[in-house]
Amino acid sequence: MSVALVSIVIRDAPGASAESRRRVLQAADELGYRPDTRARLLRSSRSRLLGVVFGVQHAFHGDLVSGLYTAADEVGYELALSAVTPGRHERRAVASLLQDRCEALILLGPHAPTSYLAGIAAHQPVVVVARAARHRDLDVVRTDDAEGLRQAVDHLVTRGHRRIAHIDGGRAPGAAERRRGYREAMRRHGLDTETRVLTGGLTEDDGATAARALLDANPPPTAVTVFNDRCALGVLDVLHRAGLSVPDDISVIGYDDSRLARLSTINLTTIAQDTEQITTLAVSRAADRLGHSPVTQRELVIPPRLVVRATTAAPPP
Amino acid sequence: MSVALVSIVIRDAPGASAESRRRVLQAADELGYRPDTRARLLRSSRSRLLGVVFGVQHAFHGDLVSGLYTAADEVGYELALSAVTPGRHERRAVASLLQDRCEALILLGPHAPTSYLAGIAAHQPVVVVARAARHRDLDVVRTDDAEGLRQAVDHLVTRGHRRIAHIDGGRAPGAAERRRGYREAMRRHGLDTETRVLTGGLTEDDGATAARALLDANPPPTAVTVFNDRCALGVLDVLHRAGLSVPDDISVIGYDDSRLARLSTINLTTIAQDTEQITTLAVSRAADRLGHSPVTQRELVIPPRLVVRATTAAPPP
DNA sequence: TTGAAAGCGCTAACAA
DNA sequence: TTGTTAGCGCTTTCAA
Repeated sequence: MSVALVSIVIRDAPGASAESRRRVLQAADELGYRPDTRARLLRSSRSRLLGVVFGVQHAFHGDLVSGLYTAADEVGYELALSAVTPGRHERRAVASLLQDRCEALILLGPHAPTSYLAGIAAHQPVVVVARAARHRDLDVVRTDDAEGLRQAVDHLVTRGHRRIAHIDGGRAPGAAERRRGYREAMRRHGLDTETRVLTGGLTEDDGATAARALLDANPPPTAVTVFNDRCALGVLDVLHRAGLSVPDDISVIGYDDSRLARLSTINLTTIAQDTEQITTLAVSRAADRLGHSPVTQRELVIPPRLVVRATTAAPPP
Repeated sequence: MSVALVSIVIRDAPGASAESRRRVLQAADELGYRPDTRARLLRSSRSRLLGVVFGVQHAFHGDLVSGLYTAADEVGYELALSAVTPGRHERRAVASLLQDRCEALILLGPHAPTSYLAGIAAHQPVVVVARAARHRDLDVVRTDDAEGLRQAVDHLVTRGHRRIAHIDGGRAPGAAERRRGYREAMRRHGLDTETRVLTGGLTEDDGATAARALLDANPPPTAVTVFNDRCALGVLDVLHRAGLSVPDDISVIGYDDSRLARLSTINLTTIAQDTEQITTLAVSRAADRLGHSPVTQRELVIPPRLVVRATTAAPPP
């Protein structure tokens, strides 16, 4: 019984008798044999490995990772995860994936400048997810964030709001786009003079801080669109504590449609990103590049969807 | 210039002239050379790779992963991450790590039965984190969850509470221990008759559901200890909406000291787990096993710490 | 200080 | 259907 024959059986490749298969499988089982992925990859030049860089603190990245696993499974790729943590920077995370011989990289909301990302893309396909990046070597899969904020503002204006503020995400990926969408929508409704952008961020604390600033305004806005759900949660909390009723006194719209937003007790009106489509497209885009399939659009922009829940209503009289 | 010489330079091993080093490094730089981790590991029998299974949805696991990266770094190990997602079960996550030839496995709050974990531990070291598991082959690093709940109950009793309920974590890792700690503490204070355990869970929704049941009680408790912070958040929300003031009408204690709890606006009294110590010990325990250092205690139980914030006070008169 | 040669566990081409 | 052989990119003797 040669190693080659065993290899055939283990890989479930054609060219072995039923009897051989049985014997090999049984022996493998008894010995607790596990194929060595590394040796396997070393031999066959392809690793069928997609590297994924994600932020370990981001709930939304968690959702994306879940979707990526499923999508990769379907096209026969494996995922190699590399986390960005407070003590482990993005470049470190990327470097470790490159050493592992990933065939392509999928970066979730990367903070690094486009030039750096393009540098990596010179060697292997790079798919940037949930962030804009203009470069001919970079594939991008992202939600149409500007459109998301347009939908939010339209929804509020339809309900009769005029004093609509935006608590932004600062320098976070996607923040600039959302700010732009907000500004454009306000202008389109002739509300230039009511446009008000406050500095927020990714976290509840950022939202809380911004909300306090919001309450100092005179008159305060009757509605506020917030960078993401987490940040919106901080806003909601401050508003409640200030004795304001949501949505009777002030309407709030989040972004992401996270688990938090869906909570019956929070029930936040929000902009949903289509994680399934984003992850499916990100993986198939990577696979296309690796399979040298022709790619027509470098950037795939997925429309978001307004999810109306209980934090938006008509403004107070 | 031979491959062997290049290898020496790249590994920064002794035995190469300064001139050779310079030339190799320069050439490597020009060619964009990256050592192939897989080939390297294939050759040297050791992979210096620690496999980590974590729940991609758990914020607390995120904190642990961050700590593990740091700890692994310090002892010269790399981490291979494998996520558990709604569509990717724990066994799948474990299997992929085993194929990657991780030298040891670190499992964060695994759900699998001890017998299954022990089966893996027969082949390589397994460190179970944040869950109890009694088996001679399994190393365990966990918080003294029972002690955590004792501290919570003691704190409340000291403040004058007697009707103290517990919203548990159902079948989640750690839930049984915390339940036991609660029951023991109540008994020790002679409050057997006031002991009341409600089924909760890991999420805000679980907490909300349990809190509604809590309010149906007559008389309702004056304080409640909750399985974790996320769950406590759901509880707080329901209480607020029911017009109850926390902590004036009812006190609430969470568990984990997550970012959520620290929010100035939530300010939840909670039980902090020492993530730094847990992760450091988990990694060094794995390293000890691999280095065949003698290990005295199979189970390392870390004391938790009560963090008093604004959700606990004396009961209403 | 350098190089030649063997081999880690596997796959792939070819021969038997 | 099975076995032989070569080699993936690296490390590690050992000799030059």
